[in-house]
Amino acid sequence: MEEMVVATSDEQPEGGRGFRPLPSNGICGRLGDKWTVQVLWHLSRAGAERLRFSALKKEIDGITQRMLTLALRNLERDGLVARYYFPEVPPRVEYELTDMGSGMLRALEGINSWLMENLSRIEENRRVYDDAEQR
Amino acid sequence: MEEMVVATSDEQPEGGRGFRPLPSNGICGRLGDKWTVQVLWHLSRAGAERLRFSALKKEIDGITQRMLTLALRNLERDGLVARYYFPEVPPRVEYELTDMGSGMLRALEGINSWLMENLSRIEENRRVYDDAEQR
DNA sequence: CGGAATCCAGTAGGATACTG
DNA sequence: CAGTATCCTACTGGATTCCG
Repeated sequence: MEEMVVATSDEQPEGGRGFRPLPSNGICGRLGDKWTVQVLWHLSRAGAERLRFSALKKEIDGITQRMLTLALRNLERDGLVARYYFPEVPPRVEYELTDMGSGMLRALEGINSWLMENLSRIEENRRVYDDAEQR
Repeated sequence: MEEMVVATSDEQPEGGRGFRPLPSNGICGRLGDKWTVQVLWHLSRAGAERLRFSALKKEIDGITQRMLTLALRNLERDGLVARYYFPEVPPRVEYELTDMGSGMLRALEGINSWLMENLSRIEENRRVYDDAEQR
């Protein structure tokens, strides 16, 4: 993350053999980083309910304050997450998915379930490959 | 890339509100890197036809020899791409998608088309966000 | 509480040169 | 041709400290 530029949509249509264009660099850049999707997911799990920064931090295992802040900022910038700031003392900030955000999450269903089904096979392939060429 | 470890499937089911588990870190790690998906896509465009290393390099704009090699090795290790080596002089190496590889590519359709539809809106959001808070 | 600012290590990935 | 092998740099992301 850290001031990512990302997501240039390269590739033009130019008729493949039944295949569509394709997203370029790392699917979309933002989707490739370590925390973004997890943040989106935890927000979606909350449903209509907004989540506070600290709640998110507690739920997302292993994330640091810094990384959560960066992930949220980027998502807010993209319009995938909405941020509500309440200037109280102590301050309170709540986050929720935008429609666009939950739309993106739904669009991830396909690759998500594919991964759930195939991860163990991939890991097996890696094991085989790794000790095949030993050295 | 460069000896990525990746793809630990964190997150357990634990009934959400209509949402499924979710892939962890950067979707799958491999999907998050810069070239992997592009390599898969160009291979799929070739259909049944295998592609040589140099053909891939020519088609994928901007990729270096090193990065193409790394991407292909990782994909081969995962079982997403098959490598055929012909010990001739000069050597010839051909690559093709495995069934698993094209399965993954199909699974990417959802997020792919979502991105095609929404990228411009995201970019617009970024522009707005960026010069809103000036500085 | 919810960050912002620093500092710092590891690594992705580009450029270039060499080789079987 | 299809890679290795180096070198090098920028960026990711963790830890820690400070602030309104």
